[in-house]
Amino acid sequence: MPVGTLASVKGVSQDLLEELGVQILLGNTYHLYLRPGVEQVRQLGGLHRFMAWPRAILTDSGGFQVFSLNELRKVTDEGVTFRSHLDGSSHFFTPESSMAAQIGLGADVIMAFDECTEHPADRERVRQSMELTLRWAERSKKYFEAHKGEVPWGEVRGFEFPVSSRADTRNQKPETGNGDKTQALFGIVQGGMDSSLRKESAERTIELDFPGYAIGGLSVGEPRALTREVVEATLQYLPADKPRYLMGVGTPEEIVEYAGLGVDMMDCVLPTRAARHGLLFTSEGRISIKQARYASDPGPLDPNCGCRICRRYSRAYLRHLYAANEVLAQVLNTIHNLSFYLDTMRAVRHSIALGNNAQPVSGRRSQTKP
RNA sequence: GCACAGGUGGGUGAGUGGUUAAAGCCAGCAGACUGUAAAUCUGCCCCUCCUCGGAGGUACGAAGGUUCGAAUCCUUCCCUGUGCA
Repeated sequence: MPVGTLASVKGVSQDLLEELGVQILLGNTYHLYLRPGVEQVRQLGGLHRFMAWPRAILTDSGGFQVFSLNELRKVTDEGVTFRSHLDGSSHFFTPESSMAAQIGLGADVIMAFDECTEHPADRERVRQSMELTLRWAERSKKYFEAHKGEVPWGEVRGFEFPVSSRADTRNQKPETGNGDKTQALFGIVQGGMDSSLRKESAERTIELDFPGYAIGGLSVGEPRALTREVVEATLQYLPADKPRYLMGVGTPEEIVEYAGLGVDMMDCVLPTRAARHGLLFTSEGRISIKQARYASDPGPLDPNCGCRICRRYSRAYLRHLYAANEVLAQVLNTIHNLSFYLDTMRAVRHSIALGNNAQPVSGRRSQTKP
C-alpha cells in the first residue's frame, strides 16, 4: 500500500496510481482530521470521492502519531492529547473519536486506535503499553459496532468520476466494495520485541474478533533481524484465513521476505520518501541518483525495469532534475520506486498463484499460507 | 582628473587589533531515510601529513609599515561602483 497520508501520495496523481496498478492506498486519520477536517471530507462524500480514488483505502488510526509525535502529546488511559504540529492547537484523541473520524472519512479498512510502543522499552513498559492497546482495541470495536453504519456514502457506496457532471463519460463504479455498507475494522497487535507479550497480545486481540489483524510497533528503530524475529513470533498466532497486515514495512527485500512468511498487507513511506530524496530502488540495488557519477550516464535507471521512467529517461537526466531541484525529479523518482515495489509484489502474487510457496528472493517457505 | 563607497574562501556575505582557517546562506561532495511534523535531516567542504584526536603550512586586492599580535590601524599602488568635471 503506497502511503498517502494527506489524501495524496506525494508527487503522483490518482489516475497514474490507477495505471500503475495500485489497489489500495493508506491515508491518515490524524492528518486529515486536522486538515481539511473529517466533517469537510464527509460532506464531500467521503475520502474516496474527495480524493477521486475509486479503489480501496485504509486509514491508520493515529496510533502511529502517538509514537512519532511524542514531543507533542500526552497519553492517558482515556486517550491522547495532541498538540497540532500545524498550529499548536490541542486535540484529544480517544479510541472512540478515532473511530468516529475514520467512519466519517469512510475508508474501506480502518484501524483500531493503538499505542505504538517506542523502542527500546523495558518489559514492564511494553506490557503496560500492550494492555493499553488492548483496552483501546475493545473500545474501538465497541464504538465501531455501534456506529459502523454512519459512513459518508449512505446506504449504498457508489460514486462516479470525474467529479464534474459535465465531463465525459468516464464514469466508473467503485471497485472497492460489493455493496457493503460498512467498513472493516482491523485490530493491532503490539508487545514490543518480547515474543511472549506478542503472543499474548495476538491471542487477546483475536478474542475481540476482528476481520483482519495488524502487527504494529515494528520498524521503530530496532535492528532488522529483530524485526523479522518478532514478525515470525507474532504471525504464527494470527489466523491465516484473515488478512495479516504488517505495518510500516519495508525495503523491497523485506516485503518479499515478509510475504513469504505469510504477511498479506504492508505499507511503507520508504518508496515515496526515498524517491523524493533521490534514493531509488532497482533490481541491482539502491541507487542514489544525486551522485556525481551519474551526471553523464546515458543508460536507464534500471535496465531490468520496464516502468515508464526506465523506458524513457536516462540516469543523467534524472540526476540533472534532482540537482536542479526540479519538482519533476520527485515525480519521476516516485513513479519509479512505486513501480518497482508494485512489480515486486506482483511477482510475489504470481508466485503464490502458481502454488509456488517459495518466495522469489530468500526462498523461505511459508508455514501457514497457501 | 576630483569626490565618495568598496575590494574577505567557488558564489554571496558577516567580521573591523587577539577566543578567526575566518559566522550564516548558496553551490559542490557524501551519507541517512521503513503504520510521512520529511522537496527533510546529518557530515565534509584552502593545502599537506596524520595514531582521525590533531600537527604544520598558506590565506581576507598588492607591496611596505605600526604592534607582543593585523582581514581588522597607517602609507603607497592596483582594481570596481556611483557622482561631479
